[in-house]
Amino acid sequence: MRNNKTDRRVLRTRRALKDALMALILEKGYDTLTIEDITDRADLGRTTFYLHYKDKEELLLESILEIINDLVAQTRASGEQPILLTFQHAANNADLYRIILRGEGVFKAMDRLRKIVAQTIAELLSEALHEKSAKDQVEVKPQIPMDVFVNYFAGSLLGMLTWWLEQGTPHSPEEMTEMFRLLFFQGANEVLGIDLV
Amino acid sequence: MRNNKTDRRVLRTRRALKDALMALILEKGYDTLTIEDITDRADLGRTTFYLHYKDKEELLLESILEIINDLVAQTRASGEQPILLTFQHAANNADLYRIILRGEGVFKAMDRLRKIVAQTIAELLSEALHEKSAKDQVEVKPQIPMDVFVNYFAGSLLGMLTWWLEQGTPHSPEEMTEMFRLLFFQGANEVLGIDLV
DNA sequence: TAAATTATGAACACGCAGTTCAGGATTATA
DNA sequence: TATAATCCTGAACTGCGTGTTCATAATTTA
Repeated sequence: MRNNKTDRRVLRTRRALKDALMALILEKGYDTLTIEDITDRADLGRTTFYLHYKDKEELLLESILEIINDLVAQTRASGEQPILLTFQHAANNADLYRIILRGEGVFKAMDRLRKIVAQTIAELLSEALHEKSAKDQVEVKPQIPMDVFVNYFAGSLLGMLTWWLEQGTPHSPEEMTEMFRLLFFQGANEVLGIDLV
Repeated sequence: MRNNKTDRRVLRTRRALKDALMALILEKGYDTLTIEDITDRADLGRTTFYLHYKDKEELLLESILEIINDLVAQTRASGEQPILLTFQHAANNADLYRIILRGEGVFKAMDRLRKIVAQTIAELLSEALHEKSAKDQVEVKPQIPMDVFVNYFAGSLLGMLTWWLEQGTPHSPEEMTEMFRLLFFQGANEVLGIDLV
């Protein structure tokens, strides 16, 4: 009895398929890609594909999760500046991020991403509010529901990321982080210098 | 010589196809839909479809543009409360909006939408800044580039819309507008009651 | 009513998905 | 290093949807 996922052939095959998929997506996009395109590029028989994945999307999803897990690990490790890390990570994997954020093929990926971000922020925020309440001896009460807030954050951040990548990363990750920080925390009125509302 | 688009049969056929598409999307989703599904529902021959549209996406795009144009027209007509109008319009066409914002099928639709919103805001903002400058006899200088700002706005608004629709519109359009207004203009620090940054 | 245009349905070629299966290749392990 | 387990391969097959052609019927405009 051996483990399904430790056989060298299996590892090699899956890596080859993921690499082939990524390379081909950057060359021709995702939608028109066929299974045979992928297996040809990976130098594998078409049948082999189905021994590992149900379809194209399952392969893409696994590839995406690999990248996201990498970001999450980095964030946990360095502990600081998660927003900056995100912009940097996106810059380093710009092509893949474009695919994810555009939702090409697997539109669910964007959803997942937003959920992950929202969830993460919810935890951080919960701590921050707790500390503040303990410190001031007064319960801090946000003016809007928590779930609205965290999803607004996730949407705004991912939206800004998407736009930035589509434009070809016109500003540095540091600049983007600073601008996002200003807009999100200080608000548009402060940033603009006029009170629109 | 007659006009291609005024023949009653043409108008009827296209309307039937659009209606069938919308109905079917709400029933079974977009991706797995076949041309024959659509023409069957519309009581038309499959061949007829190709007399009018290149493929499924072209039909969807025309359908989407119909809705967006409606919103733009309403906004122009009423002149006030564009954000509220947007939330209301989305609520009234929730199913379709979900499709658009998820980017199901035509991911470009989300891009277009963001560009339209960004463009609109850019114009409004330009006026507002001008007025303010003239009034104060001082040039108002935003702290960040205009294009970053307007796209941040568009991304945030559409992100919040998307989330709201996915959740099944848990709050009223008015509430959503107010929360968005608070978050966007006043900023997260003000809303939360603590200074995170 | 006549001419122009559009809708129809059968038929066809094509490409891709997904599966089966027998045989060869590679791997882990005893 | 022998061997049993596992994986890869390629040919073959079914099924489905796409997109096109064409002769004919139906509808519309003028």
